Amino acid sequence: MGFKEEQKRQRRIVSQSLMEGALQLSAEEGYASLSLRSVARKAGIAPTSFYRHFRDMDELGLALVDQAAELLHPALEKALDGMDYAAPGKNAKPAQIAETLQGVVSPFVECFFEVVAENQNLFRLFFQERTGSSRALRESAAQEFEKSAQALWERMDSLGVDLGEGRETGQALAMAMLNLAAAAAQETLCRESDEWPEAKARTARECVFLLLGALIS
Amino acid sequence: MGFKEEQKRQRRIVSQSLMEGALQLSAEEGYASLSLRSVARKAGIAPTSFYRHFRDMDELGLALVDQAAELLHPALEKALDGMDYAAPGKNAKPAQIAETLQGVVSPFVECFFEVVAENQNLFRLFFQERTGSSRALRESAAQEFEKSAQALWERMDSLGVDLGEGRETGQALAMAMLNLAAAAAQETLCRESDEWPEAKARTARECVFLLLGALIS
DNA sequence: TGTACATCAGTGAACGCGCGTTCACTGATGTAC
DNA sequence: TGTACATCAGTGAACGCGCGTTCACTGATGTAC
Repeated sequence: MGFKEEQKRQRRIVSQSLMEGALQLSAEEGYASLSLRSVARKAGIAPTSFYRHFRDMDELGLALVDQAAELLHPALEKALDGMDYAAPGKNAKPAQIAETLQGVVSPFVECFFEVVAENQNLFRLFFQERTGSSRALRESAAQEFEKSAQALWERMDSLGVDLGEGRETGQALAMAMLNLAAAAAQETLCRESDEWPEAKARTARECVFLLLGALIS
Repeated sequence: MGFKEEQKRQRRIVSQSLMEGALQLSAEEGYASLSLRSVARKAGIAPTSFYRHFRDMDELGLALVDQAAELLHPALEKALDGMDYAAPGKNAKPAQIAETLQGVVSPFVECFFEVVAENQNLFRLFFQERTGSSRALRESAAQEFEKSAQALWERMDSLGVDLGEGRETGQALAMAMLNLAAAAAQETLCRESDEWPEAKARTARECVFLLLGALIS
C-alpha cells in the first residue's frame, strides 16, 4: 500500500539532491557552466537517471528559481506583517519622518537578508539569473521579483506611505528598494567574509533616504 | 620599414574582432557558455590562432571588462564636468532642493545611459560579470565599478553636496546611485524594446529621492 | 649583394575527453481477472 | 491463489560531437655579417 507514497517520497529526495548538487556546483562555476553529467554525478545517480526528474538543465534551473521564489514570498509576507507606520504630520521634521520610516524599512531589510543569508547559493542563482543568459530563467526570476515589488508597494500604500503620483511611482520605488537590497546581497555573497550586518545597515539607510526623499517631494 | 607597424595594426584588428565576436555570441548565450572555438569561428580565424592573441577565454573576458571600464570612466568624467550644484539654504523647500539636485543627477544619468546604450553588449557583459562566476572577471569589474563610485562621490563632495556623516556614507550613496542605474540598465538590456528614456527618467527620480533624503537627514 | 638566421601571426592534423542523448534492460511493485 | 500485464525509477553501453590543446609547419619580413 505505502509503496506508491514511499516511491514518491524517494523521487522527491532524489530530485532535491539534484537541485542541491546543482546549487553547490553553481556556486563554484556558475549555473551556465554546469553539465547534466556533473550534476548527476554530484547527486550520486547515473547520468541517464537525470531524465527521470527533469527534461534538461533548464527545467532544473526553473525549479530552483521557483524554490527561491517560494522562500522569498513568505519572507516578504512576514516583513509586511511586521511593518508599522504612522503618517507624519505636515510639520514633522525630517528626522522624525525618517524614524517613522524605519517601521517600514526595518522589517523589510531584516526579513530579506535573513532569508537570503540562510539560502545563499539559492539566492545567488536567483539574483544572477534575473539578468542571465537563459530566457526562461530570466523571465521567471524577473517576474517573481516584480511580484515582490508589487506586494511591497501595496503594503506601503495601505499603511498610508504617500509615495507620490500614484501606482507607477510607488511600485517603482518598491522595486528600487528591492534592487538596492539585491545589489548589497549579491555583493556580500561574492565576498568571502560575512559582512551581512554591514550590508543590512547600508541597505536600510539607503531605503530610508529613498522613501524620505519621495515622501517630502 | 612599415611592416612591423602594419603587422601590429593587423594584430590589433584580429584581437578586436575576437573581442567583438565574443561579445556578439555572449549576448545570445552568455559569456560563461562561450567556447574558444566558437569565438575563433566567429572572428574568422583558426581555433589555434586564438592563442596568438589571448591565453584563454578568461583573458579575453578581462580585456572586455577593461574595454568597458575605459568607456565608462571618461563618460563619468564628462558627467562630473557637467554637474553643478548650489547648496540650498537652511530654509529651502524640498522641491527646491530636489531641483538643485537635478544639476548633479541629470548629467550622471545622461552620460551613464548614453555610454551603456551605445555599447549594449559590452556593458551587458560588464554588469553581468560584476557578480559572475569567474573570480578574475568579477573582481576586475567590481573594482572598476567601485572606482566610479569613488570618483562620483569626490565630485559631489567637492560641489558641496553634504551627504552626512563623512566619506563612508557618501561613497556608499554614490555606489547606490550606480547600483540603481545599473539595475535599470540591465533590466532594459534584457527587454527587447527600447525603453531607455523611461529607464533614465526612473533612475533620475530615484537618485534625486535618495540624495534628497540623505541631505535633509 | 648574398646568405644564414630570427621573429611571429596563422595553420591543419591529431589527441584524448566530457558531453547530451538514445536504447533496451532490470527489478520492485501494483492491478485485473 | 496464480498468472499476465502495467508502471516507473534507475541503469550501463554506446553513439556522435564539439571541445581545448599540442605540435610541427608556412610564409612574410627583418637583421647580421
